[in-house]
Amino acid sequence: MRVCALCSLSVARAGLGSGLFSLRRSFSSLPALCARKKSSEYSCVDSEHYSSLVRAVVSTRTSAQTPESIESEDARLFGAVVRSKPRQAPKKTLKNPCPLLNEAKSSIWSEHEEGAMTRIALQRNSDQPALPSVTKVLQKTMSASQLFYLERWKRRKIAELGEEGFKEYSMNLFKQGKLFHAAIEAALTQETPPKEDVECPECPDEVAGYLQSISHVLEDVTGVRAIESVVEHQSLKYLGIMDCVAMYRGSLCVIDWKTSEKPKPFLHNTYDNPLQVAAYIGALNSDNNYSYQVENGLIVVAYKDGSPAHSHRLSAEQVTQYWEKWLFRLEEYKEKDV
DNA sequence: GGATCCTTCTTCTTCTTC
Repeated sequence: MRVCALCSLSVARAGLGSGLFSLRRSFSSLPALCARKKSSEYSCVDSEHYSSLVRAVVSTRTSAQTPESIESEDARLFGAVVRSKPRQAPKKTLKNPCPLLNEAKSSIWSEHEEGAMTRIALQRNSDQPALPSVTKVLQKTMSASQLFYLERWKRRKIAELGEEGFKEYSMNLFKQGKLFHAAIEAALTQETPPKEDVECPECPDEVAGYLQSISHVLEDVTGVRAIESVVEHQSLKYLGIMDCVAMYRGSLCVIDWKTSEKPKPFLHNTYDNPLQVAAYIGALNSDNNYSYQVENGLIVVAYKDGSPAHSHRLSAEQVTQYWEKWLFRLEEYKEKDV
Protein backbone atom coordinates (compact mmCIF):
# COMPACT_ATOMS: atom_id res chain seq x y z
CA MET A 1 0.00 0.00 0.00
CA ARG A 2 1.39 3.39 -0.96
CA VAL A 3 1.11 6.07 1.66
CA CYS A 4 2.21 9.67 1.63
CA ALA A 5 5.28 10.10 3.79
CA LEU A 6 3.70 12.87 5.81
CA CYS A 7 0.59 10.86 6.60
CA SER A 8 2.35 7.71 7.75
CA LEU A 9 4.81 9.65 9.87
CA SER A 10 2.20 11.83 11.52
CA VAL A 11 -0.06 8.94 12.32
CA ALA A 12 2.68 6.74 13.65
CA ARG A 13 3.79 9.57 15.94
CA ALA A 14 0.20 10.15 17.02
CA GLY A 15 0.10 6.52 17.99
CA LEU A 16 -3.53 5.91 17.10
CA GLY A 17 -3.97 2.52 15.57
CA SER A 18 -7.49 2.91 14.23
CA GLY A 19 -6.77 6.40 12.93
CA LEU A 20 -3.75 5.05 11.15
CA PHE A 21 -5.64 2.53 9.07
CA SER A 22 -8.45 4.87 8.13
CA LEU A 23 -5.98 7.60 7.24
CA ARG A 24 -3.87 5.27 5.17
CA ARG A 25 -6.97 4.14 3.28
CA SER A 26 -8.05 7.70 2.73
CA PHE A 27 -4.67 9.00 1.56
CA SER A 28 -3.46 5.94 -0.28
CA SER A 29 -4.34 7.38 -3.67
CA LEU A 30 -2.58 10.68 -3.05
CA PRO A 31 0.81 9.98 -4.59
CA ALA A 32 -0.80 8.86 -7.79
CA LEU A 33 -2.93 11.98 -7.93
CA CYS A 34 -0.02 14.21 -7.09
CA ALA A 35 2.21 12.57 -9.65
CA ARG A 36 0.06 13.99 -12.40
CA LYS A 37 0.78 17.48 -11.20
CA LYS A 38 4.18 19.08 -10.69
CA SER A 39 3.06 20.74 -7.46
CA SER A 40 3.80 19.44 -3.97
CA GLU A 41 1.89 16.36 -2.83
CA TYR A 42 0.61 18.20 0.17
CA SER A 43 -1.05 20.89 -1.88
CA CYS A 44 -3.29 18.16 -3.35
CA VAL A 45 -4.88 17.35 0.00
CA ASP A 46 -8.47 18.40 0.31
CA SER A 47 -7.84 19.83 3.76
CA GLU A 48 -11.45 20.72 4.36
CA HIS A 49 -12.58 17.21 3.57
CA TYR A 50 -10.02 15.63 5.88
CA SER A 51 -9.95 18.31 8.56
CA SER A 52 -12.06 16.42 11.10
CA LEU A 53 -10.02 13.27 10.62
CA VAL A 54 -6.71 15.08 10.99
CA ARG A 55 -8.00 16.92 14.06
CA ALA A 56 -9.11 13.64 15.59
CA VAL A 57 -5.71 12.10 15.02
CA VAL A 58 -3.56 14.92 16.30
CA SER A 59 -5.83 16.23 19.01
CA THR A 60 -4.61 15.56 22.52
CA ARG A 61 -8.17 15.84 23.81
CA THR A 62 -9.25 12.69 22.07
CA SER A 63 -5.97 10.90 22.67
CA ALA A 64 -4.42 11.07 26.08
CA GLN A 65 -0.98 9.88 25.04
CA THR A 66 1.38 8.57 27.61
CA PRO A 67 4.83 7.07 27.15
CA GLU A 68 3.25 3.69 27.90
CA SER A 69 0.52 4.09 25.27
CA ILE A 70 3.07 5.20 22.67
CA GLU A 71 5.25 2.26 23.52
CA SER A 72 2.44 -0.28 23.23
CA GLU A 73 1.35 1.33 19.96
CA ASP A 74 4.89 1.16 18.63
CA ALA A 75 5.07 -2.47 19.68
CA ARG A 76 1.89 -3.20 17.72
CA LEU A 77 3.15 -1.34 14.67
CA PHE A 78 6.80 -2.24 14.61
CA GLY A 79 7.12 -5.27 16.87
CA ALA A 80 8.59 -5.62 20.29
CA VAL A 81 11.40 -3.29 21.20
CA VAL A 82 14.71 -5.06 21.43
CA ARG A 83 16.60 -3.44 24.23
CA SER A 84 20.30 -3.82 24.45
CA LYS A 85 21.56 -4.76 27.84
CA PRO A 86 22.92 -1.76 29.65
CA ARG A 87 26.62 -2.22 29.56
CA GLN A 88 28.48 -1.14 32.60
CA ALA A 89 32.01 -0.50 31.49
CA PRO A 90 34.29 -2.00 34.07
CA LYS A 91 36.23 0.65 35.87
CA LYS A 92 39.69 0.43 34.45
CA THR A 93 42.59 0.69 36.78
CA LEU A 94 46.07 1.70 35.89
CA LYS A 95 48.63 -1.05 36.15
CA ASN A 96 51.36 1.42 36.79
CA PRO A 97 49.95 4.57 38.38
CA CYS A 98 52.42 7.38 38.45
CA PRO A 99 52.02 10.73 40.18
CA LEU A 100 51.94 13.89 38.11
CA LEU A 101 54.02 15.83 40.61
CA ASN A 102 57.53 15.05 41.74
CA GLU A 103 58.12 15.05 45.47
CA ALA A 104 61.83 15.39 44.91
CA LYS A 105 61.30 18.83 43.43
CA SER A 106 60.64 21.22 46.25
CA SER A 107 58.03 23.60 44.93
CA ILE A 108 56.19 25.03 42.03
CA TRP A 109 58.32 27.65 40.36
CA SER A 110 57.43 31.23 41.22
CA GLU A 111 57.42 34.24 38.93
CA HIS A 112 60.13 35.93 40.95
CA GLU A 113 62.55 33.06 40.68
CA GLU A 114 65.59 33.66 38.58
CA GLY A 115 66.58 31.22 35.90
CA ALA A 116 67.74 30.91 32.37
CA MET A 117 65.49 29.84 29.58
CA THR A 118 65.83 26.19 28.69
CA ARG A 119 65.92 24.84 25.19
CA ILE A 120 67.01 21.23 25.08
CA ALA A 121 67.33 19.86 21.58
CA LEU A 122 66.34 16.35 20.65
CA GLN A 123 69.26 13.96 20.69
CA ARG A 124 69.14 10.38 19.68
CA ASN A 125 71.33 7.91 21.44
CA SER A 126 71.77 5.05 19.05
CA ASP A 127 73.11 2.84 21.83
CA GLN A 128 69.77 2.84 23.62
CA PRO A 129 66.37 1.87 22.33
CA ALA A 130 64.37 4.86 21.12
CA LEU A 131 61.74 6.10 23.54
CA PRO A 132 58.21 6.55 22.25
CA SER A 133 57.14 10.14 21.77
CA VAL A 134 53.94 11.74 23.07
CA THR A 135 52.64 12.29 19.54
CA LYS A 136 53.37 8.74 18.48
CA VAL A 137 51.60 7.26 21.51
CA LEU A 138 48.53 9.41 20.93
CA GLN A 139 48.45 8.56 17.24
CA LYS A 140 48.81 4.83 17.79
CA THR A 141 46.14 4.65 20.47
CA MET A 142 43.34 6.64 18.88
CA SER A 143 39.86 5.30 19.45
CA ALA A 144 38.00 3.54 16.67
CA SER A 145 35.62 6.48 16.32
CA GLN A 146 38.49 8.96 16.10
CA LEU A 147 40.06 6.90 13.35
CA PHE A 148 36.73 6.56 11.59
CA TYR A 149 36.04 10.31 11.49
CA LEU A 150 39.60 11.11 10.46
CA GLU A 151 39.48 8.56 7.67
CA ARG A 152 36.10 9.88 6.51
CA TRP A 153 37.43 13.43 6.53
CA LYS A 154 40.43 12.32 4.49
CA ARG A 155 38.27 10.49 1.94
CA ARG A 156 36.07 13.55 1.52
CA LYS A 157 39.05 15.83 1.11
CA ILE A 158 40.61 13.55 -1.50
CA ALA A 159 37.29 13.44 -3.34
CA GLU A 160 37.30 17.23 -3.31
CA LEU A 161 40.96 17.93 -4.08
CA GLY A 162 42.28 14.75 -5.66
CA GLU A 163 45.24 12.74 -4.33
CA GLU A 164 47.84 15.30 -5.33
CA GLY A 165 45.73 18.20 -4.15
CA PHE A 166 45.27 16.54 -0.80
CA LYS A 167 49.00 15.99 -0.40
CA GLU A 168 49.65 19.63 -1.15
CA TYR A 169 46.88 20.73 1.20
CA SER A 170 48.27 18.60 4.06
CA MET A 171 51.80 19.80 3.48
CA ASN A 172 50.58 23.37 3.53
CA LEU A 173 48.82 22.85 6.86
CA PHE A 174 52.01 21.49 8.38
CA LYS A 175 54.06 24.28 6.86
CA GLN A 176 51.79 26.93 8.31
CA GLY A 177 52.01 25.29 11.72
CA LYS A 178 55.80 25.26 11.56
CA LEU A 179 56.04 28.86 10.39
CA PHE A 180 53.67 29.90 13.15
CA HIS A 181 55.75 28.15 15.82
CA ALA A 182 58.94 29.74 14.52
CA ALA A 183 57.31 33.17 14.56
CA ILE A 184 56.09 32.74 18.16
CA GLU A 185 59.51 31.58 19.22
CA ALA A 186 60.98 34.71 17.68
CA ALA A 187 58.38 36.90 19.34
CA LEU A 188 58.93 35.38 22.79
CA THR A 189 62.70 35.33 22.67
CA GLN A 190 63.18 38.54 20.71
CA GLU A 191 65.46 36.55 18.50
CA THR A 192 65.53 36.55 14.76
CA PRO A 193 64.41 33.14 13.60
CA PRO A 194 66.48 31.31 11.02
CA LYS A 195 65.73 32.63 7.56
CA GLU A 196 64.43 29.31 6.29
CA ASP A 197 61.93 29.17 9.17
CA VAL A 198 60.10 32.31 8.24
CA GLU A 199 60.69 32.87 4.58
CA CYS A 200 58.06 31.64 2.27
CA PRO A 201 58.34 33.34 -1.13
CA GLU A 202 55.06 32.04 -2.48
CA CYS A 203 53.11 32.97 0.62
CA PRO A 204 54.18 36.28 2.12
CA ASP A 205 52.67 37.17 5.46
CA GLU A 206 51.70 33.54 5.85
CA VAL A 207 51.65 33.79 9.63
CA ALA A 208 50.65 37.42 10.05
CA GLY A 209 47.02 36.47 10.67
CA TYR A 210 47.95 33.81 13.20
CA LEU A 211 50.17 36.24 15.08
CA GLN A 212 47.39 38.81 15.07
CA SER A 213 45.08 36.09 16.36
CA ILE A 214 47.22 35.39 19.43
CA SER A 215 48.31 38.97 20.11
CA HIS A 216 45.90 39.32 23.05
CA VAL A 217 47.23 36.05 24.53
CA LEU A 218 50.87 37.04 24.15
CA GLU A 219 50.18 40.15 26.22
CA ASP A 220 49.59 37.87 29.20
CA VAL A 221 52.58 35.61 28.60
CA THR A 222 55.62 36.52 30.66
CA GLY A 223 58.67 34.89 32.21
CA VAL A 224 59.35 32.37 29.46
CA ARG A 225 61.18 29.41 31.00
CA ALA A 226 61.49 27.03 28.08
CA ILE A 227 60.92 26.99 24.35
CA GLU A 228 60.80 24.02 22.00
CA SER A 229 62.50 21.93 24.64
CA VAL A 230 62.70 18.17 25.06
CA VAL A 231 61.19 16.60 28.16
CA GLU A 232 61.70 12.99 29.13
CA HIS A 233 59.81 11.06 31.76
CA GLN A 234 62.44 9.35 33.85
CA SER A 235 60.43 6.33 34.94
CA LEU A 236 57.67 6.04 32.33
CA LYS A 237 60.20 6.26 29.52
CA TYR A 238 58.65 8.52 26.96
CA LEU A 239 59.66 11.89 25.56
CA GLY A 240 58.28 14.90 23.77
CA ILE A 241 59.04 18.46 22.79
CA MET A 242 57.13 21.19 24.59
CA ASP A 243 56.25 24.34 22.72
CA CYS A 244 56.69 26.66 25.66
CA VAL A 245 56.76 27.03 29.44
CA ALA A 246 55.85 30.47 30.69
CA MET A 247 53.75 32.43 33.14
CA TYR A 248 50.24 33.05 31.94
CA ARG A 249 48.00 35.23 34.10
CA GLY A 250 49.79 34.35 37.30
CA SER A 251 50.45 30.65 36.88
CA LEU A 252 53.25 28.73 35.28
CA CYS A 253 51.94 26.76 32.32
CA VAL A 254 53.05 24.40 29.66
CA ILE A 255 51.69 26.15 26.59
CA ASP A 256 50.81 24.46 23.34
CA TRP A 257 50.23 26.65 20.30
CA LYS A 258 47.94 25.34 17.59
CA THR A 259 46.72 26.57 14.25
CA SER A 260 43.29 25.61 13.05
CA GLU A 261 41.01 26.22 10.10
CA LYS A 262 37.91 25.51 12.13
CA PRO A 263 37.01 27.46 15.25
CA LYS A 264 37.70 25.54 18.45
CA PRO A 265 35.89 27.51 21.13
CA PHE A 266 35.63 24.63 23.59
CA LEU A 267 38.25 22.43 25.13
CA HIS A 268 36.60 19.30 23.78
CA ASN A 269 37.09 20.68 20.25
CA THR A 270 40.82 20.14 20.74
CA TYR A 271 40.53 16.34 20.88
CA ASP A 272 43.74 14.86 22.34
CA ASN A 273 45.55 18.16 22.84
CA PRO A 274 44.85 18.25 26.61
CA LEU A 275 46.39 14.78 26.94
CA GLN A 276 49.40 15.97 25.01
CA VAL A 277 49.85 18.91 27.37
CA ALA A 278 49.35 16.72 30.45
CA ALA A 279 51.92 14.28 29.09
CA TYR A 280 54.47 17.10 28.71
CA ILE A 281 53.73 18.40 32.20
CA GLY A 282 54.22 14.97 33.75
CA ALA A 283 57.46 14.47 31.87
CA LEU A 284 58.70 17.95 32.76
CA ASN A 285 58.00 17.37 36.45
CA SER A 286 59.94 14.13 36.42
CA ASP A 287 62.80 15.49 34.31
CA ASN A 288 65.82 16.65 36.31
CA ASN A 289 66.90 18.99 33.54
CA TYR A 290 64.19 21.28 34.86
CA SER A 291 64.46 22.41 38.48
CA TYR A 292 60.82 23.45 38.77
CA GLN A 293 57.41 21.86 38.49
CA VAL A 294 54.34 22.84 36.52
CA GLU A 295 50.71 22.20 37.40
CA ASN A 296 48.81 24.12 34.74
CA GLY A 297 48.45 23.97 31.01
CA LEU A 298 47.32 26.26 28.23
CA ILE A 299 46.18 25.41 24.71
CA VAL A 300 45.99 28.34 22.33
CA VAL A 301 44.20 27.86 19.01
CA ALA A 302 45.10 30.54 16.45
CA TYR A 303 43.23 31.45 13.27
CA LYS A 304 44.65 32.54 9.95
CA ASP A 305 42.11 35.33 9.43
CA GLY A 306 43.40 37.04 12.56
CA SER A 307 40.23 36.53 14.59
CA PRO A 308 40.97 36.21 18.32
CA ALA A 309 42.52 32.89 19.26
CA HIS A 310 40.69 30.60 21.66
CA SER A 311 42.77 29.87 24.70
CA HIS A 312 41.91 26.96 26.94
CA ARG A 313 43.41 26.98 30.41
CA LEU A 314 43.86 23.67 32.15
CA SER A 315 43.61 23.92 35.92
CA ALA A 316 45.77 21.71 38.12
CA GLU A 317 42.72 19.51 38.67
CA GLN A 318 42.08 19.18 34.94
CA VAL A 319 45.73 18.42 34.26
CA THR A 320 45.53 15.63 36.86
CA GLN A 321 42.48 14.17 35.13
CA TYR A 322 44.10 14.30 31.70
CA TRP A 323 47.30 12.89 33.16
CA GLU A 324 45.39 9.79 34.19
CA LYS A 325 43.89 9.49 30.69
CA TRP A 326 47.36 9.87 29.22
CA LEU A 327 48.66 7.08 31.45
CA PHE A 328 45.95 4.76 30.12
CA ARG A 329 46.92 5.60 26.56
CA LEU A 330 50.59 5.04 27.35
CA GLU A 331 49.83 1.63 28.88
CA GLU A 332 47.75 0.75 25.84
CA TYR A 333 50.61 1.73 23.57
CA LYS A 334 53.13 -0.31 25.49
CA GLU A 335 50.84 -3.34 25.49
CA LYS A 336 50.42 -3.04 21.72
CA ASP A 337 54.10 -2.48 21.21
CA VAL A 338 55.12 -5.67 23.00
C1' DG B 1 74.66 12.61 2.02
C1' DG B 2 70.84 9.88 3.51
C1' DA B 3 67.80 8.12 7.02
C1' DT B 4 65.24 8.87 11.23
C1' DC B 5 63.12 11.42 15.02
C1' DC B 6 59.56 15.07 16.95
C1' DT B 7 56.33 18.07 15.50
C1' DT B 8 53.48 20.59 12.39
C1' DC B 9 47.48 19.24 11.10
C1' DT B 10 43.13 16.54 10.18
C1' DT B 11 37.52 14.42 13.54
C1' DC B 12 32.34 14.82 16.55
C1' DT B 13 24.71 13.54 12.16
C1' DT B 14 22.27 15.64 8.74
C1' DC B 15 18.22 17.12 6.70
C1' DT B 16 13.91 20.38 6.14
C1' DT B 17 11.19 24.35 7.22
C1' DC B 18 10.29 28.99 8.51
